[in-house]
Amino acid sequence: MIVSIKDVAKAANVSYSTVSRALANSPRVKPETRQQIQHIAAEMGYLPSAVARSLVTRRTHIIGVVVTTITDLFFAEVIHAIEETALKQKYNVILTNSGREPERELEAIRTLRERRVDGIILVSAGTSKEDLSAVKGTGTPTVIINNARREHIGYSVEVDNLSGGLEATAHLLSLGHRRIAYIAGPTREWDGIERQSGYEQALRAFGLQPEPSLIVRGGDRPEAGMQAMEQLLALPCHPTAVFCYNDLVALGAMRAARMAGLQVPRDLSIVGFDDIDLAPFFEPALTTVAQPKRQMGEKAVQMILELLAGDRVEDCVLPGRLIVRGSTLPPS
Amino acid sequence: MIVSIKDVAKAANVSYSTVSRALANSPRVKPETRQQIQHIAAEMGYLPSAVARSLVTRRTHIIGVVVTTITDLFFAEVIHAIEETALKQKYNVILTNSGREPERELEAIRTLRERRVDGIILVSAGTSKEDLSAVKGTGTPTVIINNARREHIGYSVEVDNLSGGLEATAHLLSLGHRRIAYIAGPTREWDGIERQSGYEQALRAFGLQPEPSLIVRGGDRPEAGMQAMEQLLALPCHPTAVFCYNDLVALGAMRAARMAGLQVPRDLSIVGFDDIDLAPFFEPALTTVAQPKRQMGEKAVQMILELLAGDRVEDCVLPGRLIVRGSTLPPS
DNA sequence: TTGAAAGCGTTACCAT
DNA sequence: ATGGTAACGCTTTCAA
Repeated sequence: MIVSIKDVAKAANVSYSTVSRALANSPRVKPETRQQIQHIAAEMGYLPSAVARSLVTRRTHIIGVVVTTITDLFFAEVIHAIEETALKQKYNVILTNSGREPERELEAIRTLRERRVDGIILVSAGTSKEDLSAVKGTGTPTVIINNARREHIGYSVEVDNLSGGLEATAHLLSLGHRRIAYIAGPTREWDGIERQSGYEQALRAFGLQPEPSLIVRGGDRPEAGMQAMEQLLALPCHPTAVFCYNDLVALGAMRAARMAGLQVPRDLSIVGFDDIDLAPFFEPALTTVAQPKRQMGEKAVQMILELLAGDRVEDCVLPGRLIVRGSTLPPS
Repeated sequence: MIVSIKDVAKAANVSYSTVSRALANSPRVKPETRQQIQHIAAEMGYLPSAVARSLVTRRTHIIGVVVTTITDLFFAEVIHAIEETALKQKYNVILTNSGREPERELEAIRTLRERRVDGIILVSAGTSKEDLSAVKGTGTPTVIINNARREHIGYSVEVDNLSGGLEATAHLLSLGHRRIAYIAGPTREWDGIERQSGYEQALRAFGLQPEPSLIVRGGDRPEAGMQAMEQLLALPCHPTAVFCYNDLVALGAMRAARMAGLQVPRDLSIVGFDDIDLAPFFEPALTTVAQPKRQMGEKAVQMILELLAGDRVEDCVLPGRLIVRGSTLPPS
């Protein structure tokens, strides 16, 4: 059914090593024969088997990507960048969702290693201790995007979460807000913790004490943002501005505020984080800290490739950028 | 560096065929030896090479997915479902973005075939003639999700676009709207054409003639929706309701309407298509036709598996479901 | 119950 | 410039 290199060899009346060379455009074959072989191969619909090739070259040209969920636009956009830059280098991507469950994450890594992927990119991994040791010293180049902890293995690409949180909060302060809340991310996410640190630092730098009641537990989805917002609005003296773990949470927070009869930004300013593609289309358009998603994906792939080439590679912290849109205003 | 089956055999003092059997839990090996071998293998950190295995079994346990972009939540959600159900069957997914460019789509299919994937899922493919012949008769089970044309090869899973468009429009009609516009999708997308047919049928069934000026060219992103909406609002007598190709376009349309000083839904009703996860959080929450995304992904994988098993498989049209939320109201 | 060996479809080395 | 052959790491007969 499927035509192999031997079939082509037979049809072309040459040895199959010659076919291999001809198809690889090796100079070690007479141009004339090469042409003919390529012609015949094309005619027969021959497609070289990447799996056989991988077995002998010990390179699969596959990058494994583990992500909590692709259903969050931020991740989708990062993965899009990964896939595109990988493709440019003739690499394909195996995508696995872990649903933020450490076991599934481990299982995914294991599977990827069985598949002998050339490199692994962990997008915002759970990074539990176990994960780390699961990849450590396996020889498979591994890069973590966001959420790497200090004890991380391997290499990491991150946005500067702390500065991002700081800038976001400073923006609200400069508008005149004083009661500024923070809606946190999933409990164990390191990136959120850093954003919160930035938030607190900004307050302190301004001579304000972070107030525990204004820091509420959130999550990474709009539903969590709504809940958190309701909690904040139940406060005797509620905040005039809220900085959220990410754009989706901010979206939920805005909805809850509206449902409580508040108008954003007139009665309440909101700042998000990520700058997903839809952020400008929220109502109001969301002020947020943009992550360089495209760059992050590119950089991660590039690091894998460099690691594969045996180059020295350094961790990489990319700057975020505050984008002021319609969801923030001075307090009224 | 990497430990192979032979290393394990050596360490366990058995032939490597025995190791292979032991690891596969074959009954043809003494339980005792099996235990020991498994223990040793685990200790040595042995991970069987999926590529070597694929070469001999002629099965990669990989499903290739080609999608225009993962950056659209609808696709992301479908792919999420694909990945999850594939994983349950021990399949992995290679993801490739085609950017809606036919050549890239072809190239992607070619690469997937070189990789000897067990099946291919085309999510909303460009489905140009060339694409079709590229997959036709290759023996690789192929399923198209949405947007398959009549002349399609292989098998397809679709939502009932026509009924969806019909329901959406009927809903607006029943609210009392008479001037209802349609913002179309990318020109060559078959699914959009069907939705438009549904729209027109609904109008006709109501005794109304579809009016060309109310059917405008759109796209699949908010930006396109904005532009289309601006065009509609420039009309001497603009519509009181708009049915949009998808939710993202609807989002853009809402924004344009607001910028023109209109209030949705008071001055203008909007209906989308897809029901992406964020639709309930738009402002106002979007009335839309829900596609059974999870089911579509599951079904596609299931079809591939059945095809692989040699079963007979039939095309599958799933019903959409109108979800009325806050973006539609009777005309004022 | 175990071992030996063929074979999967390539690449790469060594001859010729 | 071309052919022969080993090797990649497995699974699967066929023998013992």
